[in-house]
Amino acid sequence: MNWLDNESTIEITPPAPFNYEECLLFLGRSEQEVLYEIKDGAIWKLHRVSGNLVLFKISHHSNKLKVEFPISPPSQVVRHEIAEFIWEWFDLDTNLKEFYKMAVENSILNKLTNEYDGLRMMCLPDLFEALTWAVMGQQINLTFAYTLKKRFVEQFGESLSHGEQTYWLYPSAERIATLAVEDLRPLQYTGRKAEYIIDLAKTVASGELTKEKLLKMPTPLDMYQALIHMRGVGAWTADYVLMKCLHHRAAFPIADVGLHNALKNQLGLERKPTIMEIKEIAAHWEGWQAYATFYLWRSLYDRTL
DNA sequence: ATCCAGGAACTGT
DNA sequence: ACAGTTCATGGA
Repeated sequence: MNWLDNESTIEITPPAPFNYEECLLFLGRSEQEVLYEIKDGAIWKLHRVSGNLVLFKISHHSNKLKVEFPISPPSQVVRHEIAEFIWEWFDLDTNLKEFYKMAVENSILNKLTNEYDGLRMMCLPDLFEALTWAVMGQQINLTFAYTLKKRFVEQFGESLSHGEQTYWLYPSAERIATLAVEDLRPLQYTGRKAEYIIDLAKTVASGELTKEKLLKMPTPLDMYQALIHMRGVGAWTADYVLMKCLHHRAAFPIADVGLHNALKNQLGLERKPTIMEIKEIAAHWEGWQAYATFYLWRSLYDRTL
């Protein structure tokens, strides 16, 4: 991690290629997002660090991320944890150059990597958030998924107000573990989704399933199997979590509808490609399936701008 | 209205 | 193993 600690602020130097505007565009894709606020090119976000709520503000100057703490001067521990969080959030450990090198040989990816040059995968470092956000999004459109998330966060999450704005923390697994299905039904969760989310909360809160345990497993396949063992977590959700939380570059949610639509567009097809066709296409993406998918998702967003 | 959405479990064969 | 059905509601 390449960062500079200036005591009241910190400065992070993302490795090239890095394009802040592209990342910001992805973060701003939903008007209903409640887990951060984007204002004048800066990102405001609340985060929990060893029990305390910390508001931080990220802005971009001369290819560095400047992080400020608008409410109170942070301790050294807080500064370090926030730096680590941002490093992981923007996926700065990935060597994007290697992905781009591979993409040159590939007509679809070459176009996308040129178009979105410097876009990093925006991750979900918190396992409980990654899992439950994926479950919320199952089989519904993204707009409604964001509606479900907003209600969930605003009903069960902690918040902190500063000026005109209220900043929200994603609800903890411990809090959600205390709920019953009837608590989520009024927010228009299906009975099934409510069960999955509460069960996942119990499993995560008890320590039975943790990010640390998953990352210690010998192979990504072990992580995958541990994930799909959970009720409500199928292949798609497991791959989504592997890709956005566990940083597995070869994770590939091959059945994803968004991926299918993006490929249909990129290839100029009349219909969506079949799974077999996608396997043939993706054979050239070996080791970078997660980034290929993320860039294809990004291409969908162009059409709604 | 009608179709489908960043799926997964359940049921029947 | 595999295919069909159910869940459940909002967006376009």
